[in-house]
Amino acid sequence: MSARPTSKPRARRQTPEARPYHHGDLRRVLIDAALQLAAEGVEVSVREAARRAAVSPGAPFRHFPNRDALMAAAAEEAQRRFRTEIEAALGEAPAADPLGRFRAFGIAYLRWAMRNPAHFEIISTGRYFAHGSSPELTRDNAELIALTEQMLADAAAQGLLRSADLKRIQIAGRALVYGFARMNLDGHFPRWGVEEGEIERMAEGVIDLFISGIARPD
Amino acid sequence: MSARPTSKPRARRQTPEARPYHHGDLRRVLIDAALQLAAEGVEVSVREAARRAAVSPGAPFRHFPNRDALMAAAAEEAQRRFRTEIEAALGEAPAADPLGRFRAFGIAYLRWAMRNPAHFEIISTGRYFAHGSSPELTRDNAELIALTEQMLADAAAQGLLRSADLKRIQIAGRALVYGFARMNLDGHFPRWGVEEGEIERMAEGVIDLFISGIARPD
DNA sequence: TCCTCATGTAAGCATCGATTACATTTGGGG
DNA sequence: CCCCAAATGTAATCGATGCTTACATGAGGA
Repeated sequence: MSARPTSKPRARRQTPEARPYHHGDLRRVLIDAALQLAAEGVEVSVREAARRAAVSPGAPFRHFPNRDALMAAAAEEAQRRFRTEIEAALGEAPAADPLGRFRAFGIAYLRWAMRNPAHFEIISTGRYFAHGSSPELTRDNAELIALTEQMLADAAAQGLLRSADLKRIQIAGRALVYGFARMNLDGHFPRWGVEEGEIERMAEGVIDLFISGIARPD
Repeated sequence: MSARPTSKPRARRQTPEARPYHHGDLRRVLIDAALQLAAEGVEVSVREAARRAAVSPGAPFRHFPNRDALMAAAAEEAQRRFRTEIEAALGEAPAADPLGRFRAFGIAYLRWAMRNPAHFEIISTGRYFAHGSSPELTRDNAELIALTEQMLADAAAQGLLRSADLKRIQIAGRALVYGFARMNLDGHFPRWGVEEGEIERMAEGVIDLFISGIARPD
């Protein structure tokens, strides 16, 4: 079947097990390995990721200029998963109820962070794509931020808020939710007397407290 | 340089500069070096700390069983400084005004975190003394936590709070303040549209927003 | 079929944390 | 006052890591 150079022939597809070279998808394989390592609580090293991909220690550097680039790519992937989850949750929240959407957003955020702590960490650590490292991710992130802005603007337009300083509310809400997620990540909850099984309920409680704090009493 | 003048000036107390062996205060010197490295934004390594102390790479391990122990000690020292600052701020806040104390606490917390980000990080990262590594530090921390509890209990006793769920308020407040500090640490503020010079003011705003949210309207 | 380039390998460098055997300093007891 | 034992620091070394360079190979286009 090598006779047909011009047309699209020959899916000479090898079985995946049979190919020694990853051939371009090593990149993806390495990213998955990095995410898996993180999820296992293991310190992510380039060599270990290579090991999981059954590839030489130098191979990853064909696809990533350095370790941080690999971590950044892993963070991008994690952020993608995070975002799809958020959007799914938001898809079920009626647009007519901006504070309800705000709440749904916060709860989805914390649920994901509680259940994927290692992935949440590499997303948020900021060591990897703090500035403009990944345009796609920067845009992705900006869209999520814009979403929260929109929800607050809608709420304000409906007269649901006690304060008109939307930016302050936005930052406070984000700090609340991020801080809660990081308290979990950084192992603070035991010393604050929050038991393991109590955390997700506390997450909801904290969000509700915040929302009732910014909402205009009717 | 082994020409040792056997009849050394008998001064039991040598000037600190003149002694080749640190003699027990290497420990302190290494801790300071670690804190200084962190403050400079340099990755803290045992070797570099040893280098700053003008001592061999193996010397630190006479004083710390491993790197984490050094970091834990550095974290202890940072926490000590943090705590003195908090207590100073609280010393000026009248006991009769629990919400005012709460506010002063939060503002002192954030001011210190904004101005000593690297030290704040090694305090909070939790990698070092998450569980019971340092009894002293655990107790120290528990006292600060108890302080917030007391302030909220006082506020509740004076009927200043809208909600009776003090634990929820406590965790929310802590998450808010911790999240704000970490947003700064992790470089999130640029993408949330908070300028450098605006951060401390925003910190106050966010705390005031929170307090006005939990306070009973009079 | 052959050639080229992307992909992976092999080997090596520097750094780091950590351990071990050895040297030196110090302070207290004879 | 001296000497010795413990405390402290040194030197050499190990294994792991990030990263680079020189080389091998295999896949797909001409």
